[in-house]
Amino acid sequence: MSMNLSEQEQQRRQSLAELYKMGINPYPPEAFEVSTTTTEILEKFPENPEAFKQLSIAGRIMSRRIMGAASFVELQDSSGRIQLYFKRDDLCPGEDKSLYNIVFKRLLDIGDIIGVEGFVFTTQMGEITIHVTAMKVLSKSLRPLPIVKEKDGKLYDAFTDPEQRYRMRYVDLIVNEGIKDTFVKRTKVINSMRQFFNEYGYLEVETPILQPIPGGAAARPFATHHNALDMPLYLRIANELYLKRLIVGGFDGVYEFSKDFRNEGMDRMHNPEFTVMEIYVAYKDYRWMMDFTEAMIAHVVKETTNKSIVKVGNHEINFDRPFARVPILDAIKIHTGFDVAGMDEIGLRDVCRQLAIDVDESMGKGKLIDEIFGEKCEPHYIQPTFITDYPVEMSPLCKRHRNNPDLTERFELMINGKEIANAYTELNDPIDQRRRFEEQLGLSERGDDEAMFIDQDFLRALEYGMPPTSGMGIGIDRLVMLLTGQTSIQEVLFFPQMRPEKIRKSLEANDLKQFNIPAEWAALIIQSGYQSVDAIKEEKPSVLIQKLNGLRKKNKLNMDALQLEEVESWMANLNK
RNA sequence: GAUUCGUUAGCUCAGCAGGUAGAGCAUCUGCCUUUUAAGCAGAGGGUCCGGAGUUCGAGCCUCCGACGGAUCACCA
Repeated sequence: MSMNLSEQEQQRRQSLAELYKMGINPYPPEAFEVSTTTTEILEKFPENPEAFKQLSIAGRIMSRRIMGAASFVELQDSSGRIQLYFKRDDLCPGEDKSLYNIVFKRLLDIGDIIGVEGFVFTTQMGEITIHVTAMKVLSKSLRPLPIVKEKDGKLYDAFTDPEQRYRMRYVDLIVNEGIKDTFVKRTKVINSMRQFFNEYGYLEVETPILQPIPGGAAARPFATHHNALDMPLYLRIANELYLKRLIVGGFDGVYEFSKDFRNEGMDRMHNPEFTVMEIYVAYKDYRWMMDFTEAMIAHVVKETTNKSIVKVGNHEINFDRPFARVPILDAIKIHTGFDVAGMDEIGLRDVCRQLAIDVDESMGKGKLIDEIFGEKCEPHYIQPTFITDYPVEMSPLCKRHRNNPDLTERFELMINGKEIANAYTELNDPIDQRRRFEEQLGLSERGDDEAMFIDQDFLRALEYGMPPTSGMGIGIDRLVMLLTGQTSIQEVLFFPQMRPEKIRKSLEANDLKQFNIPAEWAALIIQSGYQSVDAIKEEKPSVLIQKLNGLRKKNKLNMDALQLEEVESWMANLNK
């Protein structure tokens, strides 16, 4: 047995071996029939106790309270927890009490998965409990689980370290209540949105993740390489340009829930891969899309929370329609007092200076206005609000505003001070589109490394003619954060991106065998912390002797003390 | 990327002027037949994140590094 295992892990492996010795397979292959769930019992037993005279149920042992010949266990299944009552003579009616005394009391641990049969009763303390009449080991757990205890709503020894929670989400899901709920809700959000679109008859589609030109957004892509074609490919940063090609191809409405990838910073709002829903509908404009988005959001909120008001932090957000609608330039006027309509770049820089907003040379008009809005206005929009009519420089894929060529027909939906959705009346004029791409190229030359590439095939598609179309994109992760009250994106992703875990390569007794170091000393060498053969080589023989003989004494090992000649012969072998 | 805080037992955390490493839970042994963060008695368990330095002596001080949290920047 490796010395690298903790004492508790060793004990569990020992128990595992004893189970095998008793003829019990701790990992049985056959299915275990389950007749009910913990929550079903808790919900239905009070009014219908007759239904639970004979049941079978399976789950993980989360706590044990053993009192001689009787014990209580908390069993957790996918739906919740219930208490089990074990009574030695009921579990083992015959002479042989080993199932209780040995298997249950000695060889099982918190974290093990068992299946039981029994009947439901209520304890003197008033807790609904299963009186167990039969038990089967379904899976032995070899690692101790963090024990989270709770009394009067207060948690003790909670498993809270975010690093461990995200790296070992399975443990997080087991021991922390409410984690599952967040993810169940996430799926509900997606399902209800899909249902909404399908009722309109729009088609769910799939478009490439590996793209030769990463288009549709301004962001740094992940680059990869296709060997057979010997060409670079990029992971998509958006799926907009592909969905619009499908509108050109004649679909009335297409949508996709897509994983997008952006090679940018990571923090509690950003993960390198994230989920976006984009939808494009032919013969519509952004005004229609605003109504549609409003209805869709209201539907999703109602389906997932059963309410129209959601509490987020200190705010109560009301999703009743209609949402407020504010043109961006009005928003800036309201919150800064500056009327930036028609202002040139120099004027805008001056406004930024007066508002103490940091700007740099690479920023054009669009970006400057965006900075002002983001800095001074965005945080004010707690209740769902459509911000509309963005400057043309900010929106290279968006059609110019029907009343003002400096603006575009674009809206963003702000909720809780953050952007949740973004939509356009799509630009379908291929000549204008080409010119806008070229302007982006100009920005790129000024140093904006997020300006868009020119996708010639997309332009070709537009040249064949795209019907007037409105499109909308919505950040699913952020919407889920909003609806689950989470403040970091890592809480709504099962496996958020993390730096790779450092795996310490440890020395094994086998590595030392070849140098004629006896196994019992090899074990002590490992115990004393040497991590490589080289580390031993560099040690002074006298120091090594001291350490090993010290451990021999400490562990009260019955073996002869190590002699210098012996260590020197090891050293000689090591240095061969 | 910057600043800052953190990393000690399986989990949550304490530790000091720099002097043999602690608690609760978990684990093990014993007692206990309806308990409730069960209880009582006892025991074991640590590369104090890694490396270098200062020192008679480092969990603690200095330097370098790893990883994580928070804030900011970047990211429409």
